[in-house]
Amino acid sequence: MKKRQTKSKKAILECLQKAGNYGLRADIIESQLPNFDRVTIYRVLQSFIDDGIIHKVISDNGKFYYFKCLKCEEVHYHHHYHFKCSICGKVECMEDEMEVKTPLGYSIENVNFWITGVCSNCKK
Amino acid sequence: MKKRQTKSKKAILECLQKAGNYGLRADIIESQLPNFDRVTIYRVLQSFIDDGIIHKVISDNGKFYYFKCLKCEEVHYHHHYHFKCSICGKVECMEDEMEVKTPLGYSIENVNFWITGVCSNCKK
DNA sequence: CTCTTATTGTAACGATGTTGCAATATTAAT
DNA sequence: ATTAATATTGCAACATCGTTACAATAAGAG
Repeated sequence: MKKRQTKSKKAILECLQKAGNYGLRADIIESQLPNFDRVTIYRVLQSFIDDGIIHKVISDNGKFYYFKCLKCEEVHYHHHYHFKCSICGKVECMEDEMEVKTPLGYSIENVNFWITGVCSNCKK
Repeated sequence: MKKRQTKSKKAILECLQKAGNYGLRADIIESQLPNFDRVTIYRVLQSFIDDGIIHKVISDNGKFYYFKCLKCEEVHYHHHYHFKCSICGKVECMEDEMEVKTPLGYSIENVNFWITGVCSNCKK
């Protein structure tokens, strides 16, 4: 069960690292790495998630984005959100902490916070 | 282009109203109303959204939930979240306001806030 | 170099949601 | 009540995203 170092893992991780705080969808990674099969990409991404190397977020239109966020080098448990700019289309992992006040008796295991709007680059 | 009153609309709206603050997936509505075609259900739900009668939220596993939230009789623009209990599986529309502080230059158009955890009913 | 087995590619599947089109049903007009 | 216009429906077929099964390949330990 010991993990192995492979070309696909190296290439996919590189893609995500180059994207920085911006997330990538599986199909974007696929188009950037035409040598690797779709299935391989999905499996490698899942193994990264299992290892806690990357994180995955569901977008408001039902597609997953994967992040090797630069700001998240150390594993972080805080409640941050992801921002999709409706103009440039980029999806950014934001470091702002979200304050969540659940009613009495509710406990939180996991969050998925998504915001769509206009980023500062596209705002004129 | 004038909308018509139909049996499917009546039945689907009733389903959602009975669910109260809890959301339903299309496939759940489908199983509750076996007389209507899948496609009809999707189209009716979309027309309700267009009319602003219901709202739709993406879950963290990529499926949409539809709400005719009792607390949202009047259209509301505040940033609320939805809570899925990992024990009972219910998805609840919460009225708590989420405080969002976006960086300078970012503007918000839309939000999708999802929290998974344990609800007060299931907490012992 | 050899062996074990983690990883890959192919193919095929599954779940969710959408589109085209002819048939049906609702509503307004007569 | 009849009729006409057209919104709505059901069927079939498609599209996308992600998963599973299984045989072939390749990483890395000895």
